[in-house]
Amino acid sequence: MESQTPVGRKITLNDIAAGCGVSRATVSLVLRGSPLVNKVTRARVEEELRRQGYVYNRAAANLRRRTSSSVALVINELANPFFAEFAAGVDETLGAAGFVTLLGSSGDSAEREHAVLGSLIEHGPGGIILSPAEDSEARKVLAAVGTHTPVVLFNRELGGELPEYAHWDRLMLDNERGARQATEHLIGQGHRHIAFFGGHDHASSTRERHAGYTQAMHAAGLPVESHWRVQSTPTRMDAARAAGALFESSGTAPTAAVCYNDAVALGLMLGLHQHGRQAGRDFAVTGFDDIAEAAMSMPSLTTLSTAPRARGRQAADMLLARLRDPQAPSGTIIAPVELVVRESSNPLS
Amino acid sequence: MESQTPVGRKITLNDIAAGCGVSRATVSLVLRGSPLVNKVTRARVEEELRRQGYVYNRAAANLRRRTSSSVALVINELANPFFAEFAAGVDETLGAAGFVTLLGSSGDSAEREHAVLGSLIEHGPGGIILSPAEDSEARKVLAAVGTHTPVVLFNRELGGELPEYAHWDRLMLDNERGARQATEHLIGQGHRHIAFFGGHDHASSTRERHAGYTQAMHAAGLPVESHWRVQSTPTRMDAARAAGALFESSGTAPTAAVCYNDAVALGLMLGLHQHGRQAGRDFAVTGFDDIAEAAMSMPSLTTLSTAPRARGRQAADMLLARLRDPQAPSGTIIAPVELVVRESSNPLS
DNA sequence: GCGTAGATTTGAATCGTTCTAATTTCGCCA
DNA sequence: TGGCGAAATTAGAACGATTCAAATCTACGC
Repeated sequence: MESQTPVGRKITLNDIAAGCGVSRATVSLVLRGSPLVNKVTRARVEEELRRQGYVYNRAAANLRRRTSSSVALVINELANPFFAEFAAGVDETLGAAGFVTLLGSSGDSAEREHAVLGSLIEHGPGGIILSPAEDSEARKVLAAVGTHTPVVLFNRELGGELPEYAHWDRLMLDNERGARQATEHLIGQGHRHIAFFGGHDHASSTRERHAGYTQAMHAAGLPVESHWRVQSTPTRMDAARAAGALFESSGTAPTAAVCYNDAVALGLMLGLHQHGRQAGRDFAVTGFDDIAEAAMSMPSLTTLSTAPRARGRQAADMLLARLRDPQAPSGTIIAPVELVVRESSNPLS
Repeated sequence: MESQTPVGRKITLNDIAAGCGVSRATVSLVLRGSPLVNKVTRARVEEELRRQGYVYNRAAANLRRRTSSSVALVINELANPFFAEFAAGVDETLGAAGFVTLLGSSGDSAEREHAVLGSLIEHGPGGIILSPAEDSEARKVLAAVGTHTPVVLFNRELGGELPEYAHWDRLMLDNERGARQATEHLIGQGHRHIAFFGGHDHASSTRERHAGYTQAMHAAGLPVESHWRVQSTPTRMDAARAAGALFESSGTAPTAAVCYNDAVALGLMLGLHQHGRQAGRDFAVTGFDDIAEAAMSMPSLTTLSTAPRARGRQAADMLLARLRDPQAPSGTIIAPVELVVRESSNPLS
């Protein structure tokens, strides 16, 4: 019969030490599996640990050892499946390495991001994985996190210059190449009037995707009309609302659109209905991200697979590597993306 | 010109104290905005804090004060939008209250849940919000978290008995009522042969939803055939796979199905195609959860809205209340759910 | 019985805060 | 000038672990 008391003070090393007549130091050695301690003492201590229901206080240990066992993860918005998958991947890898994930969401606002970083940094994470808000600036982020905590940037660049002494790692998507591939695919389907839909041009990821689109259009000798660039918040709702802008101008109406991401593409497909068009039949659409829903929508969405969960694991691996060797030169990884052709990118009819 | 050194040791209270000729205690008082300290001293200290780029070490403070500024959140799987929304709600409320969220996923495995809880508890969270894995048992969870950390259970009950001294709070969904409403709605649409599809009967939420379905069927005097109960893992893929079981028996084929949740419902809609049926036309389907995708699918999904983000906020509020008053009697809240009728629950044709 | 190498164990300092109790400073009045 | 209460400041012991140097304990050979 175990005598685990249902209520009372928290058990510390002292309690265990007292409970089996050894010193605190010995118990500490046992906890960390040191070979220094005698077999029989070890057994006695381990029994006592169990008996009293001891739980390790990692915060105290981290304080003394000046280490950390946590990593902060700051993303835009958990409800976005792209980030949810990313977060799942990060947590998976960090957890396996014995780290715990501190969560924070910026809601894509630089101001909230600053506040969240400020709060997280006080908990002393060993590092930070940050997917910056659209209008986030290097200088302000640096002020919030200081120069002692390594950072891995994901998905977007920061605005402004980062001082040379802050060598942060980067994990970016090959936005330009991806958007170029999508555009080339649509051109291959016979489309000539192709729009670039959604996102805001002040975000680096949007600019890169837009650049890829422009390159493909130019390379094919196709014109780009100005009303074929419609900006929107990268959400489904706002994209559906903005769809009309593609057809309101007096210029040539597009027959296809390269969208900033899947959320926007799904929103556009919805919005098309209200303008007498149907994606996959008389209008072609591509997305970006390949969220789970892309394969399931009607029509299913042609998009660029970014494997966000794998990216999450990768970001975590980069941070772990940096923690192992803080002096290593910082690096940038550009993750390839892959075109997944589905029903929404029908040939020009 | 600020002299924030780009690299070096971490700044502590001692550095600040030395830097402006006061004691460590005074600096501590300034930090916490105590009225005890003189205006001019305060100003001097604040200037020094800024100058040296001090960052508060909350772990050290928590150690001394025997408090915590974090809460552990353990869910099934972040990639499930229902849990992602829930997590977003939790984090939102906790963040506003100055707590940080420690993330953990169990992947719906009791074993992993145990390991994750064990790791999280060592970081000393003030409380735990747990959405148990399907086969999670009260005794094992208690052993992992101990009796010192308050717990809020969400969504599912634990297996086995919880000792009376562990008074944990609960936030559950009104599963029974919701499933009953869905079933009644289908009956109102003229359906007589209605299946209950997906989930595993050993999970409390599944049993409750199944009970609601049974009640409605009995109340309407309708028979329930045994092959109308098809179990599956609560994922889209497995549901699609399991769809065939509804039609393989020699008994009467159902014309409608109440599904365990939206993921399963979407999977079933997919699987129906392979058996020559189409949801919303010749087969009616209802889900549970009202994830964002439910409104967007084709056909859009009739389901029970659980407002997972609001539930997240609510769970966090419950935990915060418990932290404020650890002695308060523990409570169970059953959150109402609301039937949202869309296209998938067509009348019997 | 003694010295000693090796195996174990331990005392005390330390990490960066908070907090209590005590001390110092100051304004003001007799 | 001295005294006194209020205001401001501080010394030093915690919190729960780790760590290093030093102490103790064994066993063994001579």
